[in-house]
Amino acid sequence: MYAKVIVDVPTGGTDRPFDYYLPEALAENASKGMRVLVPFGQRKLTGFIVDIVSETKLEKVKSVSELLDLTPVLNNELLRLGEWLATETICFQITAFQSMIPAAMRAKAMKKLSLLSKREKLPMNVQALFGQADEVDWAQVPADARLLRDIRNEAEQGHLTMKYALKDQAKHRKVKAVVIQRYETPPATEKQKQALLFMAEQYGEGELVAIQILMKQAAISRSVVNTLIKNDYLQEKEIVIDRNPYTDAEEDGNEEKATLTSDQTDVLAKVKKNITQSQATPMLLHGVTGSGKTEIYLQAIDQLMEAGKEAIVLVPEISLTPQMVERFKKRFGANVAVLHSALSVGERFDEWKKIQEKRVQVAVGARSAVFAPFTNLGLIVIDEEHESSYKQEEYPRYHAREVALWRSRYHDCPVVLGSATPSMESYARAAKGVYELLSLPERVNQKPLPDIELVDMRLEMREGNRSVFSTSLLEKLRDRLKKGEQSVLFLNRRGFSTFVMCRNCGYVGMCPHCEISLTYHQRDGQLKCHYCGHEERLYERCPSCESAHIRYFGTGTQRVEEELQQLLPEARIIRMDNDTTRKKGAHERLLKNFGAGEADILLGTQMIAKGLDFPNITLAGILAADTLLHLPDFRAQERTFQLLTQVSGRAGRDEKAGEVVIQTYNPEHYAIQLAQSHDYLSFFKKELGQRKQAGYPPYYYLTLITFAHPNYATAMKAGEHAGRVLRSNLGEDAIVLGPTPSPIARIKDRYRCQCMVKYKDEPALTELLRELFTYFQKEIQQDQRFITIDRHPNMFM
DNA sequence: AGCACGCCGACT
DNA sequence: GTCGGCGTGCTC
Repeated sequence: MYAKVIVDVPTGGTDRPFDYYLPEALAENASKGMRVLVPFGQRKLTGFIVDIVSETKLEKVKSVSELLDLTPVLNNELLRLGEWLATETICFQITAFQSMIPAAMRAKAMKKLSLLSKREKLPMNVQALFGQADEVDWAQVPADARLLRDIRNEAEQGHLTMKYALKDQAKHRKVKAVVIQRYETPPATEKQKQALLFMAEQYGEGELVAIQILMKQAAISRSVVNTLIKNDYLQEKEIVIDRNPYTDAEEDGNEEKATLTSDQTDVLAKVKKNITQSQATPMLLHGVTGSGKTEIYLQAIDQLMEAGKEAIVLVPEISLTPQMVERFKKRFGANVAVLHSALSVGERFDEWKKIQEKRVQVAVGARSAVFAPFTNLGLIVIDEEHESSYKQEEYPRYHAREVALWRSRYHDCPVVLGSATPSMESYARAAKGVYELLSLPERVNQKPLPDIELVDMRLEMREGNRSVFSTSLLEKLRDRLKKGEQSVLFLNRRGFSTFVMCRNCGYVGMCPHCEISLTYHQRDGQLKCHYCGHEERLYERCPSCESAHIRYFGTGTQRVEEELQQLLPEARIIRMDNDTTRKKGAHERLLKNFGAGEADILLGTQMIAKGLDFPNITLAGILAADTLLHLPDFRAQERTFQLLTQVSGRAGRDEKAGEVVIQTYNPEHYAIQLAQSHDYLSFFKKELGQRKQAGYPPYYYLTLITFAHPNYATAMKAGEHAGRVLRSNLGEDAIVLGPTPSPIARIKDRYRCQCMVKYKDEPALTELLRELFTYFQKEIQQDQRFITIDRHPNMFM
């Protein structure tokens, strides 16, 4: 038998299966979708078996060295999905496969140089390399020509050899556990007796108990256990356990179902119908904030689980706060796997294993959870479907929504796209009848949506208020403090970060390698580039005019916190941003503290915009509503509307009515006006007109091709070539723009230019893009991609 | 991606 | 003459 293997070399020349002989011993256990170790040239590489065949056209083939899995990591469905993904997103097969499995399984073969004979026989320089060790990591061997030649000589004489080991990615977590060894003679002390008795009663003979757990349950200290081990009452062993990242979540799985409103009941019935009838129908669930979308997901999943089916629930990365996860854990207990980026590599592996081994029926997670290896899917939910984090911004540049739709067709199961502010694309599809439209126009608590006040910051400024806070917002914050109610303050930092400017000549600190202003980091007094990491010290005098009037601009959360604390000295403030949530678990802890009423005001960035559900919040404030509005992005209006609506939704979710203050310099802008009146439909119609006029989605599909090169002319020339090819091969309707310099015209000393394709129906485009990709792929410069193709880009940077 | 092969300039 | 620079092309 022969295995067709996709090897782990992401280049154009190797983006196809290679044939390997499967020795009988391996053939028995080998199957499609397993990872293998194969010889490739002079090296050994990992790869995926994509097929097993009985013949090969090749005269001589090498043999598969090793199987790396007992069961396939990619089943037939996922193998096919991977092929589709590579085709659609114009990436290499291996890249697609790797992105579908947890990082812990992306094993790389590691080369080690190993000693075969006495070290004294080796030349001095090679001996020095080994020191006292018998093996050295090949990556540690210096690239010294002389040394490399000597090593090769020694290898030819059989004194040295190359060994290949798989890099251990800390797959399983092991903990110390104990088992009863003897019980007859009672131990010396009372504590020990207690502990042993507890072991015997709770666990009996031969059963392993993790020491941590025993200590907690029997309320004994580690030293008692140690003594028992020392005196042979207990035997110490190691067991493999799942890491449990959500130790705080109550996992009883007994939370009561909520009573549904009649709107909810209707929607649920439609979802259930599509599940039971195995209809691959996409449904768009448009429900206002607080309308109880999650409860519908929960009840629909509850039913399909009883029928033995499985469900995937996707949530945006940043909102993957415990609140959503906790609700699933509370309802379904240990039947849920959680996959997101805040977990360690090992934790993610454990959660993935639970799915693969069919120990759970529900996966809740961010974008990549859409690849959860379920085999009997009954439903895929994408919550907050408009969120941009569902699009992956590196290869493979896929959108989780499109992958979900593919899988739904494969499994004949529905997809539910939920949002209070659906994306233009999705709502347009629903309006056309491509998606089934479901709506929840009212909040479950029957309360109206909160009142929104627009504050014109230009007037504030004219009236002499130079603070970040308007008089009205400050007034309302004081009022909440007095009443003991809570407030959230939202500050959007995007496009508004702290940069340094000279007030005398207008000089702005720029990165010398990228066409972008440097960001000021107060913590270490450094100016940093967010794209290449370049750092420099904050200058005391302007490098251009030598004036001392140089200062940083922009409003960081830290500065806002300081100002707020000065204005309201008695307020207890929790700040949530990248700085304060970097540590593992910090995000959860801060939210928990806020929920427990340990603070009056929650001040934060993007991450507090959604999913936050605390009954005592009665005021939401948006400090600068228009920072998003002026980004060079055709989705700027949509993003602004979505954000304002989401943040507004945080207030008044329970009994007490909520209030919202939006501070803006453009109070007359339609995105802000319509957010104020909670009028999604009018916004959709207005924005749709704009998109039609400008030729953007949902009227046109987009594909962005970016070229990056140290030489500006080379990048432009490539762009011109691509433009010519596209123009001459695409239909009349297609519009090819560019090449033009990218919005960020230089990153890491490489000039960037782009071509944009706008099209409606171009079946040949995918193939054409692949050809361009292959053509330009050869010209890889400095380990960096020369050409980047983004189907359906989110950003044009 | 590596790694070998191969074809040219500068040196023990 | 040899060593070593890096352009080119292949890896089942």
